[in-house]
Amino acid sequence: MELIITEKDNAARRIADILSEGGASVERRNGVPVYRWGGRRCIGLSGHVVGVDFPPEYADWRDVQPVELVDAEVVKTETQENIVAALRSLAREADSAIVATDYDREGELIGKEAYELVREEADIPIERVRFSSITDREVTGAFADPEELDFDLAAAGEARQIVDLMWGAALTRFLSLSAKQLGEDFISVGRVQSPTLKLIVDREREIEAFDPEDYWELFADLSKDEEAFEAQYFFEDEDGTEAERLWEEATADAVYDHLRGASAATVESVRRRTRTDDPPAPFNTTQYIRAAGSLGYSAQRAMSIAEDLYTAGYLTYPRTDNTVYPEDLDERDLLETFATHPRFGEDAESLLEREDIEPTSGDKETTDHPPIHPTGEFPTELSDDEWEVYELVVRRFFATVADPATWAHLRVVAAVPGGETVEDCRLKANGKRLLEEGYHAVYPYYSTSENYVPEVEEGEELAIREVRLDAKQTQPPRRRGQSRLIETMESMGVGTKATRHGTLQKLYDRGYVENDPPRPTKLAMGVVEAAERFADLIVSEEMTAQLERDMTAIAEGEATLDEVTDESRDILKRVFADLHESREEVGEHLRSALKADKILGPCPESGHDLLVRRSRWGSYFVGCDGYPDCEYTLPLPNRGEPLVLDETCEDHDLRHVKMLAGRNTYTHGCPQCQAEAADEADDEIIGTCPECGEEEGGELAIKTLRSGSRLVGCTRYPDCEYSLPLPRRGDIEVTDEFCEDHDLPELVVHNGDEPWELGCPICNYAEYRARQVAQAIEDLDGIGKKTAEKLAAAGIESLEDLQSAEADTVAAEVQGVSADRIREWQAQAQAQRGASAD
DNA sequence: GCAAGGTC
Repeated sequence: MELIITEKDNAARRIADILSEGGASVERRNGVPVYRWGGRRCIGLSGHVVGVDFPPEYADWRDVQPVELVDAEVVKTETQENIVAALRSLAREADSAIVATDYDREGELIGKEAYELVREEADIPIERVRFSSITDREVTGAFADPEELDFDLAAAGEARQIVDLMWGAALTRFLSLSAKQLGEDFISVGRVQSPTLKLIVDREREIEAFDPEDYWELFADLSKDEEAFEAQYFFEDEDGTEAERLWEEATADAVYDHLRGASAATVESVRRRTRTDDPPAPFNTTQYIRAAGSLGYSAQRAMSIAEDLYTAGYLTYPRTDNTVYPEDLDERDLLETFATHPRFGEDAESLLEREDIEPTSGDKETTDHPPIHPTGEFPTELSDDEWEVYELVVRRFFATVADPATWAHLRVVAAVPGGETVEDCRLKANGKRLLEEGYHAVYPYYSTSENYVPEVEEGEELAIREVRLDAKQTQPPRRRGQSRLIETMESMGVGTKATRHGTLQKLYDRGYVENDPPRPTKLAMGVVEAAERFADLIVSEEMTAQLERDMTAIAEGEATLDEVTDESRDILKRVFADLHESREEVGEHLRSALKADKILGPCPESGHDLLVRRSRWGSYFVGCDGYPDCEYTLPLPNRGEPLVLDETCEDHDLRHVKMLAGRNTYTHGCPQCQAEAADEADDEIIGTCPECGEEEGGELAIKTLRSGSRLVGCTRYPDCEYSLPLPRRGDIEVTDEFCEDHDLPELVVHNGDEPWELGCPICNYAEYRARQVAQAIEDLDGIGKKTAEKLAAAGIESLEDLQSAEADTVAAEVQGVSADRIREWQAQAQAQRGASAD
């Protein structure tokens, strides 16, 4: 038997399909799909199935000096045990093996990892095939002529793993220990995340240091006959370049007065030009993220949608650096496929009218994967977001085979003769008109707005209708958005197509950035400052550049893995020599940065800082830095993670608080205002408590808590804890309509335009719980609405039901669901409930 | 519990 090993299941399936000419069948080993036909088996890994780490005796952060990690052994551990076991068992049955992982450096390393696992089981020949797109011709060609694994290239990847681990782990532990931040709030640094963070921090420094300057610009409405258009005043500055901004108010006023006094300007020059506007290059990951970003998708969301569309078979692999279509791609064929599509047919037909279909190409041609393009398989059921992204990729493909657009540019300069205090004044207008729509007809994502300027001749007089003087200020540089950051990371050579968006997410998760565009926290500023002083390399893009050079040397046989990693160890040891002396200082610096993110303002009782703190039970509250001398506290809502905003309450001089809770993020505002408002609010009684009303006489009332939450609760609280949640916002109206089942008034919430008929609070809460429960079930992998409904019909309506159910019994009752699937969902439900309990 | 890189 011949064993074929690919990097992912998707590739295994498609390669099996090509090589078997559709005759492969699938079986499972340890739950891992294995494709079989004739004397061949094909298994897909899941990227790296082994990872590097330190031996277990280094696991405890307190027991090990961070610097000890520098010389610690680095061992490989199996991270995907079921896949490794499946691979081992196949290897024992195989007579030969072929590594068919991705055609890039990391693919070579993943291939070598598979090679070693196979070698441990069987002494069989192992070859390597390389292809850059999974097409009939490339795959059959590659398998007809197998090559050898490139161990030097794989070693280059291993060197990266070791260097990243020892620098990242040792410095992360050092910073965390120095600031006494252990547990989930550790302080991380790394070769990729830290230069990315510095990029964000540096921009913030520029913004903070920015000193705005006043300047003035002048505009005039000119007209030819009845056609008016806007022109802008300009002049030649000292360097002889064209400038529009005037930095002296007196000069601006003088020009303004002069232009207002003039009734006409004479056309001095007219320049006409035709410009071609070339269609864009094919999508690589970065450019795709950018385009999806302009449709409003975050980088994470864009990648997640593209991955789903890829897995479903509608798009090619979304992680690619390539911007050149492979020779194998027949663009005409693909267009013809789309010609029958109800939505894209017309555009595809129009493109097919071209005699030669010559796709555009970008600067980067790589062997990893083709640029992202539609496969020609038409999707049927997509969500709105998925459809929007799918259409973007289809249209991008269309654009790359479409004609250029052409624009007519018209530049008119008109002059007003000078006066006593003012020199000759010039006004310019730049018109543009789309002559030929070209690719814009099929790719409507770029602006094609025109600017109308009438045809005029030199010497013609134009009336000056209105003159405007705009006082402006120079603006600080703008924060980079996520897609701009990813583009910058790419140009710095930091991270990879598959990791850059994840690195940004990591910065959010670590409390280093907030908001979108990402803005650094004080902690982030502190970490970058500390690193710049004591471990400059870890925040510099140069570390990656050097590592790339070293990896190239290893790949080319000019250096060895040991030489590169040993040199890196020496450098890191020198960094630690400096760090050890400054340990206290670094820790103090980080701790004050951490505190700065949590300060709200002065305590009304003791004048110390009020801080966001966390109780022993994990809930957040506002406490005084003077504790235990001052015990002043204010509550915070119990949902979400608090974020302290810059906005400050005028009454209490406290910064506002925002509660981050994913889609349910909301602004809490000033915690003292909230608490005072609750103290002043009267409870409104609406009925009898269903729990203790009969026996104890408890009543239900609408209450506002000092944390800002509202609820319907028993007046006998805390003796009776019966309560129902109410929305945080809006005025609650108690109507005269009563619920027959519960004898409570129906409630209406007024918030914004549409009143929300909440109804009886008990019924409302029951419905809300039911929806939550249904959602929790649907959130498990691979359960859609329909399956959830089928499960509900079988009596499974909550995660609790699912966990306590007998898998085989349920499988017998619910059509199309295996007991194995149910056991998988039970494991997930366990994990989810565990996570939400934390 | 640390990194970055694969993949889901």
